[in-house]
Amino acid sequence: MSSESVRMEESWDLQAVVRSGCSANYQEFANIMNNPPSLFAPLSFDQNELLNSQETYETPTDLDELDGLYRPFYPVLHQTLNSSQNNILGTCTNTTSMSVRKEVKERQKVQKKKPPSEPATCPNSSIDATGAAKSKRRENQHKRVVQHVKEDGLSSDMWAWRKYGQKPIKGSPYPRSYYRCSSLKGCLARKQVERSSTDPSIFIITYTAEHSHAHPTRRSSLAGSTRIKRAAIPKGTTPSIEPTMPTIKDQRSPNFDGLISPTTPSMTSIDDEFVQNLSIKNEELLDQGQILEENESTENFVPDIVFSDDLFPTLEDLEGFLLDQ
DNA sequence: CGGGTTTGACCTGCGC
DNA sequence: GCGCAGGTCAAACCCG
Repeated sequence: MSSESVRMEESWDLQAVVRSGCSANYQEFANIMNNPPSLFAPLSFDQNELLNSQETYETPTDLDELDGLYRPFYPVLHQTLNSSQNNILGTCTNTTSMSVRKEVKERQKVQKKKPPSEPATCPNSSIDATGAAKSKRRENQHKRVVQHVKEDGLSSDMWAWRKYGQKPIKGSPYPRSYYRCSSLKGCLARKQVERSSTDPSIFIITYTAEHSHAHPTRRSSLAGSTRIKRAAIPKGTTPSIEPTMPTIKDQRSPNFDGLISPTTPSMTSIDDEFVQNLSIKNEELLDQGQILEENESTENFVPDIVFSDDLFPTLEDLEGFLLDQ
C-alpha cells in the first residue's frame, strides 16, 4: 500500500473523529497515526477468544452451534476464503492482538451488565403489526455473527452489499458502517463494519439476519453488479470516513488498487476465475513477503482449516475441496 | 436511469 | 420520563 493511501485513510479517519464529535482518546489516536496498521497483515481469528465469548461473538470456529446460523450469512466459501487468504499456503496465524482481546473482554463486561435475554423470546415478539417490524429488528439483532478480520480480508465475503448508513461509535475513534444486502430487494441480511479501536489493523464485521435468497450465480448474471463506482460525495463536502471497503472496490481507496481480490460483490460461485484469482493473489502476497510473520503469538490458536501444498497440491484439488463444502 | 455513497434526521431500546 | 447511543431512513448527489 502506498504512503499516499495511508495518508488518505488517516485523514478520513481523522475526519470521522472530528466530525462525529465523539469522545476520542486523542493520545491513543495519535499513536495510531504514528503507527499505521499494516494493510497486508494476515487475516485472522482468535479462536479461543471467540469461543469463550457469548452470543454476540459467535464465530465460524464454533461450528457445531453455529453452523445453521452461520451458513446463511456466508457462501460455502466463506470459511475457506478467510483461511485461504490468510493461510492458503499453510501459514496459520493467531490474528487477534492482545489489544483486541482486551476490547472484546470489555465488551463482554458490558454485555454481562445487561440482564440476560433469551434470544428466542424477544420482548416485542407478541405484538401488533407495527410491533412485527420492531420484533423482526430485535430478532435480527440476536442473530449475529461477529468476525475479526485484517484489512485485506475485508473483501472476502461474496455477497453484494450496499451501504445505508454510518455512525460514530462511542468510545471508538472509528465510525461504524452499515450495509444491507443489495443482491435482492427485501433481503434482510445486514452487515456492520467497524475498525477496532484498540487495533486499527483489525476490522470487526458483524453479520445480522439471513439472506432470503441464494447467491447470485455468476458475476455476469447480475446486471450492474460488477460496476465499480466511486462514491457519491455531495458538493462542498469531503469524505468523512475511512475508505470502506467491504465488497465494493472503492476507487477512492488506492490501497485496494492493484490487489486482485478473489471476490467481487456478485461473485458467488466457485469458478475458474475465482480459483485463478485466488492463486494470483497468493502469489502476489508471497512475492511481497506478506505472508504471516512469525512473531505473532500463537498461543491459544487452533487453526480451523489449514491450507497447504500437501493438502491441495493442485488448484483442482483445492477447487474440489471447496465445492464439497 | 439504475445503483452506489454520504449524511442529517428520525426512530427505538435501554439505563438512570 | 429523560437522555443517550445505536440503527435506519431518505434526500442529495455521483458515476457509468
